[in-house]
Amino acid sequence: MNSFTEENYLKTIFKLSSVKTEGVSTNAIAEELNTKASSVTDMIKKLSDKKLVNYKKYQGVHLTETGKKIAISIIRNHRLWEVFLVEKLNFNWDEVHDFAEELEHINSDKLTERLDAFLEFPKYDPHGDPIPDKNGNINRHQDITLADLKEKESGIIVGVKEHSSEYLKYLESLNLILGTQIMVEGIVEFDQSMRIKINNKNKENISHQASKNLIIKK
Amino acid sequence: MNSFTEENYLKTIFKLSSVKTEGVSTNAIAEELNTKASSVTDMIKKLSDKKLVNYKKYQGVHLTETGKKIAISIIRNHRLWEVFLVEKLNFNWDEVHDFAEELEHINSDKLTERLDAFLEFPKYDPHGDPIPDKNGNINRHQDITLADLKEKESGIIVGVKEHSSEYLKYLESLNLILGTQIMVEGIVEFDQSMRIKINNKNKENISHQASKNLIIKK
DNA sequence: TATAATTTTTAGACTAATCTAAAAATATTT
DNA sequence: AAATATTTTTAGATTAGTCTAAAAATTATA
Repeated sequence: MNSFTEENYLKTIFKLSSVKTEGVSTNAIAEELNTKASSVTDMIKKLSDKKLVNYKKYQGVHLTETGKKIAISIIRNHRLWEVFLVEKLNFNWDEVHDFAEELEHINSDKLTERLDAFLEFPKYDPHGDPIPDKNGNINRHQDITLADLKEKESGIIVGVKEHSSEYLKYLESLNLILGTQIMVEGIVEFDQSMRIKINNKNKENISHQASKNLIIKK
Repeated sequence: MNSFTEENYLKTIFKLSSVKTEGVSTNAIAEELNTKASSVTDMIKKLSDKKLVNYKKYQGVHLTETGKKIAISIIRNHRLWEVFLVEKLNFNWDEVHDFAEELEHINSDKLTERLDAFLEFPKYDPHGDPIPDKNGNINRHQDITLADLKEKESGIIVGVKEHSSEYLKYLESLNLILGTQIMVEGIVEFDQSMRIKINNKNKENISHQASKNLIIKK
């Protein structure tokens, strides 16, 4: 059995691995987990002893197949619990992350499968992130953000890359929820901010910071 | 904020306090938590510093009002999650205790109240234990067990005093679930075992060990 | 009410996870 | 490629929770 902490390291390494294929640096992990690189080195040695990561000094770290399986199963739990909290307990999409961070560590295939069935096998969590299936397969959506669209192009919001409550609340206040249609009216050269038309109705301006975290399907 | 461990101590002290009114002994706590009396002394000092228990050396320990509140809220969580697991995820009553031991430590009044509402404000958990209300009031049922009944007396099963999976499965195999009517056909002097009539139908013999853990309403 | 038995506490050590500060390795710049 | 900057690792310390063994206090017994 792995500790809560070990599981969080695995999850973080998985997340960072999906961005680049090279080994994940201790500094990157430390940053993500709000800890120090020296602590990360210690933990990585432990995970390496347990054969959950491959590690050579100064070379960064990779998950082993076992490590990856564990990470994906935690992510599956996390996203299923988020669906539960939003769909069944009526929480808002900006309120569920922290609860799911705790719930995800209850490790039981039986519990996970029961929850999945109870929720009627959702494919995406409330933020549009795909829920891995029980074999660990993940349907990633293509990584196009609103910031990648050109003038006059349009698309549908299918996810967010940033999960902070502040960002999510802001999006909601502009009605920028999953499924919303967006058309790019114009782009300001100076700061890359955009004027967008939402659901063919109202127009709004949003910053580059905001647009680059909105995942879009053309 | 209190750690997982601190919360388990509070819960255990609460449980042991409800049996007797004197201070709870370190040995009793150690026994219940499968740890050593010396560890308990250490932890009690910590809880005492936090004003969650009153403690004088060698005198046993009492919960303060604050400590009691925390303990009851954990028990409330525990029992609500058990209802969720049985009612919504179709777990059996003997499978849910360990999950609830983890779920109970997610501390959020909002989550608890949402869960309570989702479950339609249950009064009892799947083992018949009363669920404290949000103000911490608990409807204890009277402490009569099947073993207290005399020959020819009868009653209804309203709870169990022992939550082990073995016991619960055994009860289930005899159809001794909550709500079942039992009539005492006879008592064997030698070992206090009982011959009972279940739901006015079949007759069975059960040991004293088994009958003294079945809570009955006459 | 002394003595013995039991319970509880203290002292000192251990493990997991963390930290700071310094050393070592790697990467970047000139 | 030498010098400098950055990253990573090591060394040693810290905290929470636990343990064993011994000391101290309490309770039971004779």
